[in-house]
Amino acid sequence: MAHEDKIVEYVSRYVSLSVSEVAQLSVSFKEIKVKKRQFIVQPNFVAQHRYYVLNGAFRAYVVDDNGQDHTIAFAIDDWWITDYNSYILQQPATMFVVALEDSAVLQMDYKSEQELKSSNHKFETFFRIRAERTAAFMQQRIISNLTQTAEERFERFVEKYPLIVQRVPQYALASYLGMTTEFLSRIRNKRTTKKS
Amino acid sequence: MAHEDKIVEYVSRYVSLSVSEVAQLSVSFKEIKVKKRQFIVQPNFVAQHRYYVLNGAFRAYVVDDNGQDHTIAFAIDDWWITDYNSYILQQPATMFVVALEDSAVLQMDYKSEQELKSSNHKFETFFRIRAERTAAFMQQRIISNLTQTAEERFERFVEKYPLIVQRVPQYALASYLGMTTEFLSRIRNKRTTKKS
DNA sequence: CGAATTTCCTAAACCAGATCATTTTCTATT
DNA sequence: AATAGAAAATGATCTGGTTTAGGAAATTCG
Repeated sequence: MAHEDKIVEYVSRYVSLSVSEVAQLSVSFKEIKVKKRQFIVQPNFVAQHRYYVLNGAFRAYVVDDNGQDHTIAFAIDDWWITDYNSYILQQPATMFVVALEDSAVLQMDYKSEQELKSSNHKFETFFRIRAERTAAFMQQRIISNLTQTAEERFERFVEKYPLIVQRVPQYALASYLGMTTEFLSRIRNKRTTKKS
Repeated sequence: MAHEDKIVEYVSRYVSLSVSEVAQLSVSFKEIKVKKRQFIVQPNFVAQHRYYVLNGAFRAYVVDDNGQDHTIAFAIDDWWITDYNSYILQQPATMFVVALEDSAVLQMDYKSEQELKSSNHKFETFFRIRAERTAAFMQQRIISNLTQTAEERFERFVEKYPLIVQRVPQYALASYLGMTTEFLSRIRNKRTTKKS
């Protein structure tokens, strides 16, 4: 499948597109190569794009007053990423989004997205569903953070996203799950010794 | 302002409505009175409605395996509430939603919402914006939980939502902020003695 | 290749916040 | 205004997870 078509396939999971709509969608995205450690979003700049990951891995994080970073989101193949607050509300970003591997993404810019949504009810529907799913996903994470212990959060994450666990550095996963890398190391160690 | 018109005013903040659209919107909502301690969403039943609060106060919470409850959301006048995951994905709810006071709400049911959205691009836009704001709000909460101490979370909450602090019981606020009611009590006490 | 830099792991002291137990204050209802 | 029940406060103790510090392994890059 050509790269430009992956996004068509993605959107088609939610709304069925005519030939002309497919064309309109395709031209709204631009393929970009991103090198490992390169930033695609930085604090204090308004996030102008949202990104659909063709292949690679990304991490979005904030740095707190004590200089510690906290991972807000991951994205690998077929996921989306940006500083959501910044992009949606067109406010200065508070997050970094960085490539964890050499990657390829499709870049959608804010204006094109607005045009897509206002020109065609179907695209509006697509982005509405995306936003709903995003909210539902985030609510699950809030519940998980409130109700589960560090160990349970890790176990659940491994079950749900084994591919991500394999691909991201441990310090990034620890800070996503709201614990230190030392503690995650302890959990992992306990688990593997238990099994043997 | 008549109760049925409050929702028109609300939706009009995001999209401008014609006379016929106003009519269509109004009939999609039903006004309901809810007594204090009455539940409007319960676990294992699919949430059939979302609720716009005309006046009153609500609390959404989950009960974990140890029997402890965790507040997921509050809603007072002019806010929305339901079990979002259940309503959006039409899956069995995991949350309770209960009235903290005698209240009045406008009830939107799932089917009517779908019809509204598919019949008219404007309503689709409205719900898309709602979902985006919800996601942005939740992301802020995730960041706050990851980066701030219990005390900082409380201080921030007081600044942002002073009206809610005054209206909800302390144990509910503590469980929303991810701490015990005892600990919140200590924080509050420390604060007031510091000031005098 | 080999040096430098990241990443990962271990261990022990330490602390923010939880738990437990009891008392005090608030709120409803009769 | 009396009684009961729920909510909030307070003190004592405990613990899950952090901090600090160090070393081992893996990646990166000249």
